[in-house]
Amino acid sequence: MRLSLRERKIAKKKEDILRSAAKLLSEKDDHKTTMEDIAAELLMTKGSIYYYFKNKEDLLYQCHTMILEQSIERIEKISLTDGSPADKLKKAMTEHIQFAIQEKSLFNIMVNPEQSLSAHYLEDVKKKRAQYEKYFDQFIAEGIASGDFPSLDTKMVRMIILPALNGVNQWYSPRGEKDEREIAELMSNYLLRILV
Amino acid sequence: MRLSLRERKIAKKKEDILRSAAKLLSEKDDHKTTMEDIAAELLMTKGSIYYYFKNKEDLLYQCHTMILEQSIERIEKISLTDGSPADKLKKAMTEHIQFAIQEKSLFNIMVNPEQSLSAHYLEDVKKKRAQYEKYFDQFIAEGIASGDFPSLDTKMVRMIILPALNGVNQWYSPRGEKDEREIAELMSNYLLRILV
Amino acid sequence: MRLSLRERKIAKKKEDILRSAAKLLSEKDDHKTTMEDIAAELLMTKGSIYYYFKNKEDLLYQCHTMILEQSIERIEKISLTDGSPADKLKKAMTEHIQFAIQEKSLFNIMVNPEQSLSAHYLEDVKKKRAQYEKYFDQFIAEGIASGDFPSLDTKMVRMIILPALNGVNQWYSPRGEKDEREIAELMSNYLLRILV
Amino acid sequence: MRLSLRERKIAKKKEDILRSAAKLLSEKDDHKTTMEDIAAELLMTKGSIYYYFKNKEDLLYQCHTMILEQSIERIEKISLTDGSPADKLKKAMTEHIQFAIQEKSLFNIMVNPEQSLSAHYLEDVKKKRAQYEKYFDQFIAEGIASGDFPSLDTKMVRMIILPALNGVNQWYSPRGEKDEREIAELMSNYLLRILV
DNA sequence: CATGAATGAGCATTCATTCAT
DNA sequence: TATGAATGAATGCTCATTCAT
Repeated sequence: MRLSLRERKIAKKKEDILRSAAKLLSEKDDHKTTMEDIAAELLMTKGSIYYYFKNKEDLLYQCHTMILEQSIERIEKISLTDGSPADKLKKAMTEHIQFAIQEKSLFNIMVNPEQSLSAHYLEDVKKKRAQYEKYFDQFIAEGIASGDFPSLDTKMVRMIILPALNGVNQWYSPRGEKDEREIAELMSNYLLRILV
Repeated sequence: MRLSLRERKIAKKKEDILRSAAKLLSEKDDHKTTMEDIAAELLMTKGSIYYYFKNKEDLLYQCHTMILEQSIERIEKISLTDGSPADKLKKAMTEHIQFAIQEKSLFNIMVNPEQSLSAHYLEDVKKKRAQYEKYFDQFIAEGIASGDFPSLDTKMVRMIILPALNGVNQWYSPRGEKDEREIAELMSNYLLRILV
Repeated sequence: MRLSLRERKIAKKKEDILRSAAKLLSEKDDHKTTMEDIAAELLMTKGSIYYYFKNKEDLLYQCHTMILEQSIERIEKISLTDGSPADKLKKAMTEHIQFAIQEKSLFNIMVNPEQSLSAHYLEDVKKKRAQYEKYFDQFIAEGIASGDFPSLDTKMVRMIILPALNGVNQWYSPRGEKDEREIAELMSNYLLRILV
Repeated sequence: MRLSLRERKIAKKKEDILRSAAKLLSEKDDHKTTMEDIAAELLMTKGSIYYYFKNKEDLLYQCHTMILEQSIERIEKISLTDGSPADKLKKAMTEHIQFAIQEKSLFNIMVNPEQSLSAHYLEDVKKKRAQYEKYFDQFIAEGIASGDFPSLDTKMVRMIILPALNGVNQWYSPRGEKDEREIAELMSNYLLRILV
């Protein structure tokens, strides 16, 4: 069913707030960013944010889900293509890197859910993360099964790949000598060498 | 010059506080851990901590330096051995992993200095980090120079390796099926495949 | 002058709001009941209430007056009957008790005007209360004058009777062993013993 | 065991705060009295109060217990005397009235626990109230048993007496024509007539 | 050296009220 | 008339920090 104009307006506003929040939250720290800061960034007042989000943790939680859901959607699409396992894995890596760089703010938030979310929300976020990670496991497992990759500890390889990919925001600078695509290409190639 | 008994006592107490702080800080979050919590853990009172540390940030800063200095000391020793570049790199990786697991608390703090330290302290911490990272760069560069490793983007490889190593604490559990040593061995071998 | 249909509609709506407000207000507490709660109870929105009432205090004030005016009307009627002073007093007591139980919500609000109303409104409410109380004084005084009651401190007796009657809502339960009428009968008889 | 100087100091401070809180709380309303107000009354700062009390509700709860415990202690003593049931009941009433007038602030708080305390605390307060009320029931029952009083509904009589006594603060003024003792005497005599 | 007590700046959250549509 | 959205003032509570003893 289509959303009414009003509903679309609200959805838009919510996303604006999430982006603004993510920006500040990723620059500083969860607890150093106040609701006032987030509101000010959007020229709103503190109170207004509570019209759209139940509380600060809810806001944070929705930052997590927004980015996670998009990530899952993207990797889902990749999984449906008919390339080789190595192709899919490589595509997943390059997309992850480019998405991380483009959505730097939201991405940085997603990296450490443990520190900011309480049990209730955390569980859900972890579930979504696991869902995303499973695609990597799947691509690796497929490669092993097909003989494209040697026999490997699937999980450990994935646990090398993902932190490495997530690390990109700690050092990537848009003013560096390599652009997003080059970094994505180079990094994914190096990581693929683990799996030959 | 030798430290007097009194000075040694103070140094000991400081380290106790740092460990206690690190423990709590890494469990929760910077801002969710209060000075009161830290004091309570040591059966001290809030006020006393201020005898040893200027303020909370100073405490945090010294957590960083304590772990960084020990890390540097360890890798320094490795660099002085006369193994092959691959040997040294592998040793550096396995030691990093085991140290990270053993000093889980302090290590976790070290991972995200940007979020908790202000510019003044941050600069110093980053310098020490760079110092540590340089050893990895050096081992890789040596390997390339000696022909043991192919021609590679040294920094990028290091920026794959270190986040991967640091990620270990996000999933390592002492009750898992592999122990520290096995994980260190397996993980470093996988990472070495990037450099063949 | 007759009220137009529109005016009657408004009056009806106002009373609906007052009853709804009273219900919530008496369950919780003045400040624990929000305008939102009151609106929600009636499937309205916060904003609409402001079409009917100037502000929250006005709403509260009108709760007071509504119940007070009905009480005065009732006791006025009793005063016009031609029973003995004791009969009138007894009738006033039983009606008070039954009215309190039936209109529990509004009644509870009326008990403590000091806590919720500001000077401006309070004055008016107190005037109405005094008006109501005067009927009790009158019945007692009549009884003394006629010799039906002994010489008593009229006011003090009334100040024993009314708090006792108002207390009924603190312990009356519709599931108790006595029904409204029995309680009203028993209680008024006991209180009449003060006046023999 | 005796309390140390420090403990006595704290106890004293706590009581100061309770009295100050009670004063304001009974003048206005639970929710209209802020922690800031309470602190200001004592020339303290908001934060300091939290050194002594966990939160606002805890403060409120302890107001209740302070007055209830004193009330229970007093009536307990009366119950141990060897007067007639009527004597004891009369003494309990006069003491209640005088205590209410003297501790007007705290007493007013005690009257409406439902509105300000949450379930957890409320239960305890109700238990203490019931304990106090039981003494009245006991005196009345004794009187009936001994034949001093006629056969009566003990509870209902008590539920007439107590609200009547508690009502005293709604109208007593130190500048009125009767002093505490006279009012206590007069009022208790009138109430005793119910039991003859 | 240690600590009990106080402080004050800061923050998340609530809510009555307003107003354009 | 009704309402969705916004506002801002208020408030409870936290916590790093200080300091007299």
